[in-house]
Amino acid sequence: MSPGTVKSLEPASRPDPSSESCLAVRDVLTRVGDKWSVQVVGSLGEGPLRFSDLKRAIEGISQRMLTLTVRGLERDGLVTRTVHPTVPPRVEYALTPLGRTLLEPVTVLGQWAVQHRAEIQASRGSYDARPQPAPFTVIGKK
Amino acid sequence: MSPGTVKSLEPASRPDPSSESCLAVRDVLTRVGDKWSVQVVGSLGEGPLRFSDLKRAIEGISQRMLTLTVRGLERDGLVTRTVHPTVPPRVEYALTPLGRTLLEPVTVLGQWAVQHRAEIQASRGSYDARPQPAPFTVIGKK
DNA sequence: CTGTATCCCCACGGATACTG
DNA sequence: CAGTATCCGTGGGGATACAG
Repeated sequence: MSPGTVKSLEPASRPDPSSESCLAVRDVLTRVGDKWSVQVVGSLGEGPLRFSDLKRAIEGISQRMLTLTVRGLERDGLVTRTVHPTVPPRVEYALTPLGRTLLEPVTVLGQWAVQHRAEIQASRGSYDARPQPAPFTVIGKK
Repeated sequence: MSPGTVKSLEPASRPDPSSESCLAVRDVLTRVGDKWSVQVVGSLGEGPLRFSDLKRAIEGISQRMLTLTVRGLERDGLVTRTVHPTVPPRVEYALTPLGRTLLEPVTVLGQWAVQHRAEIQASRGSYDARPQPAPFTVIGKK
């Protein structure tokens, strides 16, 4: 028997209902938490856009990543991809109804972000500014 | 001059108010969109936990990543870290008021996730199951 | 128990060039 | 215009060992 081991102070009184949603959240985050997905969805939130417009709207994204991002979103049923068989090719992307529902949670998150960004940056500042946790900086280790 | 280049069909009639929030969202996502932060916040949402309990609660996280995640959250003012100078050491983590406000947007996202996960998976299924990336399957073609 | 330090792999993502 | 293909650097994150 391992000594000093205390039994659970917390009986399973908390079935942790959030653990289920937590997994779901991670699912969503691995989907939308990448570098570009939210911006794509956000841009499309104002109306359909073709590839190059989307690329221009986001500014900073590479062709490759825009393609990959948009493919992923299409795969998940969040955006549609419509090819107009003209020359030159014209491909329009738009949010699906499902994609549009995503706009709301993202907006909520966005508002939180805007609202608390200052606090966060302030916190970072004071955290970084405070003396090192330096217990014993053994840099001099020869 | 490049030929065939159309000037903006869309005059700057859309100052794109979302671009501001989009950047904010990305900020938040790079903070919370990592692999573990949300789960840590979620776990702490039910009350303070010590390091090992947190580690056990999350199941799958490595010591290293839990430390890093929790440090980041602490730096951003989302959680507090309280060291009880006992032996063995006892460190408790808890959400700050700011951290608690994050719980809401995350919950919204979580509900969206739970609510639409099936649709997404279905979409993925049919996307993956459909024939080839057939480069010549133009919609109306034929 | 609560970290820190190392090594190491590989997925993400940028740059560039080529095709339909 | 809208992609695809290739190369390549960076860094996220796991495993392990060690320290206070």
